[in-house]
This record gives sequence, C-alpha cells and structure tokens, in this order.
Amino acid sequence: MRQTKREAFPALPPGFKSTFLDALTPREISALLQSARSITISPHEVLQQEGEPADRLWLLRTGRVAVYRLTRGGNKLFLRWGVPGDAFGFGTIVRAPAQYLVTIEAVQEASILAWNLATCQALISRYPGLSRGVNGSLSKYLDSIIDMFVMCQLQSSEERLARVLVESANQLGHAGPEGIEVDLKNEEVALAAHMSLFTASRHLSKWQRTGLLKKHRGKIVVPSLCPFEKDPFSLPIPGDPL
Amino acid sequence: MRQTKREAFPALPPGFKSTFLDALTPREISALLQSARSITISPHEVLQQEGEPADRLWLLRTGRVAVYRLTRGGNKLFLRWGVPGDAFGFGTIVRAPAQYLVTIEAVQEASILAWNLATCQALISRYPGLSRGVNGSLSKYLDSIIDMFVMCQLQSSEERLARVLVESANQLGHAGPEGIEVDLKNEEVALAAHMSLFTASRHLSKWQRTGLLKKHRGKIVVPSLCPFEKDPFSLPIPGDPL
DNA sequence: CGGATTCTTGACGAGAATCAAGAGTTGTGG
DNA sequence: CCACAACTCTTGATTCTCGTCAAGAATCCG
Repeated sequence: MRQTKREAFPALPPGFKSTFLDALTPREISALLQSARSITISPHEVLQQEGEPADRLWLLRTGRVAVYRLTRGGNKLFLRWGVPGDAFGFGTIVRAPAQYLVTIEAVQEASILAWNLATCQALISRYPGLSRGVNGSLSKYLDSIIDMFVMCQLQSSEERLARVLVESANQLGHAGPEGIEVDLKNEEVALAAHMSLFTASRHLSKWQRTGLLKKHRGKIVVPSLCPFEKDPFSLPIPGDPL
Repeated sequence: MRQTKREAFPALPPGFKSTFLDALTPREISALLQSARSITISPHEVLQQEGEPADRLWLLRTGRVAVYRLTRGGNKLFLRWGVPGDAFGFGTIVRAPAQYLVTIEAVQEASILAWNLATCQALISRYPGLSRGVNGSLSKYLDSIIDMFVMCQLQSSEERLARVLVESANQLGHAGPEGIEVDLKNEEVALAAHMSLFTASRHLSKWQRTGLLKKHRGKIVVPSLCPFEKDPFSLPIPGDPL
C-alpha cells in the first residue's frame, strides 16, 4: 500500500522497496529525496573505504555493490551483496563522528542517492521515522551477518559455494540462452564463498562435469530449471554434516 | 555528565553505563525504568531462545550472559558475551511481530530489567530517543559480530583462543591469590573461541607448560601482570599470519 | 602473433576435528 | 572415610579439509 505510493516518486525506480524508507510517510520520503544528491558509479569503483571518516549516508537506487572488510594484507573478506533499497554509511548518523567500518564497491553500474553529514543530522532530528528506518536496516544486516557467520562455521566449502551460487544467481544473474548467467570470475565467487580460488575452481569443475552448470571465462551459467526455488546443489552433497 | 545523573537512579548499579540509554534524558530514563519489570536469573538459565516470539526487551543490569546461535544438531555457536548495559530482544520493537534470532543464557547470576511487547510499543512511540538508543546498540553489535567474523576467518585457533582468554579475563574474571581467575570450563572457552574441546585443551596445556597460566578444573588463572592492557599471548605466537 | 588474464589440475602440507583411551578431580552415599 | 560414579581434562593416533605452490592450458585483446 505504501509501496504503491512510493512508486510515484520519480527519483525511485518502479518496484523500489526499501526497509530504510519503510517507517516514513510519503511526504517525508519526498523531503528526503529532495535533499539527496544523486551519484552514478561503475563496476570496481569504491564507494566508501573502511577507516575513512563517515560523512555520507547512501541509498542504493539501482545496481549492485559488494560489502567487505579489508584484511591487513589488503585481501578482501566478503560480507554481503548490496541490492537496490539497501542503505549504507549508518555510522554517519548513528555515532558521529565515526569512521566507515566496511568497504563498499560497485559490482555493476549503480545509481546512488547520497546525503552528507550536515543534511543527515538535520534530517534525523526532524524525522523520527528515519531512526526507525535505520533500526530496521541495521537489524536486517545483523541478521544477515549472523547467517553468514553461521554458514562459514558450519558448512563445508562445497555447501558454501553452492549457496553463494544460488544467491548470486538470484541477485546478480540475468537470463541467457542456456540459463541464468552470472557474470562473476572464479576469484569473485571464491571471495563470496570464503574459500581459495583453487577450491572454488575444483568444485565448479566437478559440477560442470556432472552437468549441473556451464562455465566460461568470467561467467557461470546455471540451467534455469527452477534453481530459484530450492538449492539444486544440496542434492549431490553427501550426508547432512549436522 | 549524563552518566553522573544516571548513577542517581536507584534501579541502576553505580557506574552503570549503557549505549541503549545514552540518547535519553534523565526524565525519560526514569519513566523507562519505572515501567520495567525486574528479573533475576542464575547461571545456565536461558533468558530467550531463538525462534520464540520476540515479546520482551531486556536490559542487563548486573551479571553476565552469553549470546549464541543453536545449530541444527543442538550445538552452540558463540556470538558474544553480554555485559551490564547491554540490551537484547530488539526484534520486539524493531520488526514486531518477530522471533528472537539468538539464544541468550546467563553465565553468572544476573539481574535484568524487562519490558513486555505492549510497553515497548507505547515507549517507542513516546520517546524517539529510544530508537536512537536501539540504533547505537545495534550498530555496536554489528561491529562486534563483524569483528568476530573477521577473527574466525583470519586467525589461527591459537590466536583466537588467546584473544578469548584475554576478553574473558576482562569481562568475567575476578582477582584471586595467583592472578585473575576465569571460571570457565575448557568446553566453554573452546565454544567462545570456535574450536574443538581438544584443540583448546592442547593450547592451554602448552601455555601452562610455558608458565603463561595455570589451570584447574573449570577455572583458568592468568597472572595479573598487566594482561589487561595488551594481549600477552600475542608474543609467543610466531610470525603474523597476514 | 605475443602478452595478459583467467582457469585447471596435481602434488603437497598445515591445521584442526575426530576418535579412543585413560588420568585427574569432585561429589555422594554407604 | 572410603569407594564409586560422574564429570572434566589430557594426550596420542588418525583422518580430512582445504590452502599453497607449481605448471601449464585456455581465452581474450591489442
């Protein structure tokens, strides 16, 4: 119902849905959008880097981003994908002055709305619904991080990779002649599934031999036969490890 | 400054500090405390169980609790310690109707303030500062979970155990004749450090041989020589793995 | 055609879980 | 006060998963 109204906003793409805006009235959303600055970024561009002072709040309009932590060695530790409707940079309004605590990078061409620190502070004191939106978003992130943590602690590399493939197909995949195509390199899937490049390659090769999927350079194709419903890779996996 | 005022509340122990209450005025805190119910629980008692409908918001007054997830096999996946000032059960106010998504259990005798669902809803619409308190708490938890995740992905079992010991000594430890005593069984330390009982035992034995600590049944004693400042176990560990 | 990426595969080894057996500690009841 | 049971901890042997390294194959691009 409220969503129907929100679709009327020219600044937001049709079908746009955001936990972040859920607690706001259409009038408030309108005011929020007007005070935002619109940005476009390309794949591999970095939106925010952990450690930098947090002075911007973002709302992803279209496209996809990856959220990760950098290790001391400069490696990436994947945390989650960001999809349209996701907001980032909460440190800016929650515990200013703060620093970003994750790094965010585009994986697809993305369009973003941004508010600077001063605007955020003005908005937050004016619209209490904004705080509740932040609550909802933070709570969702917390949930998803806990899930990711549980996954990494309890599942084998094979299970993790399968899950990542299904999630990626859902979130980043697009229909192709042979099925759903996911434009990710082995390195990127491995990152998201928290395993080495080689382990990922081995599992993927095995699945390709079994005919579960087809691989190309920088792309994985899974047959579109109902893989959206249930994890198709959960079957070939031996006994439930729990 | 605000903290000085808060110490005046008879319902709160002296020195009590809580992110959750930080955004509220003394008057609001007073109202909040009056509408709370006070509870006491003993070690191993379960405060909330994941999956149950979230109908209570908690604030830990004194004592310690453990926050964890249950696996399908009934095993525990440790997430964090809860210390006085920590609040739990945010689902109750953030996305009602909700279910608890973690299990919380006392590890020490604990005293807790609780608000039921109806009260929460009344309070949340009345005091916008409450939302900001929730924001701060959620953001803190998110940060700590990410840290825990990073730790588990990048550090060896030895490093993790060392870190857990130091943290446990800080949070649960009490002074004894030979040093700081931590009343945890091997099984519990292993749980917190995310490793098997046996791996934990091996590392602890090794450290005991080196003289870094002393062990008893259900208790670990670390010499109180400045272990509060810096991780004393970081030294014997070989090259930095990153 | 090079040159740069990306991917594959095998060999090897480190780390940690599992299993098994037993030693040490605590508490209880006779 | 001792004997026994229950619990907790230790240690070694074994196994498994997965990361690392090395070498080379496949693909893409200028």
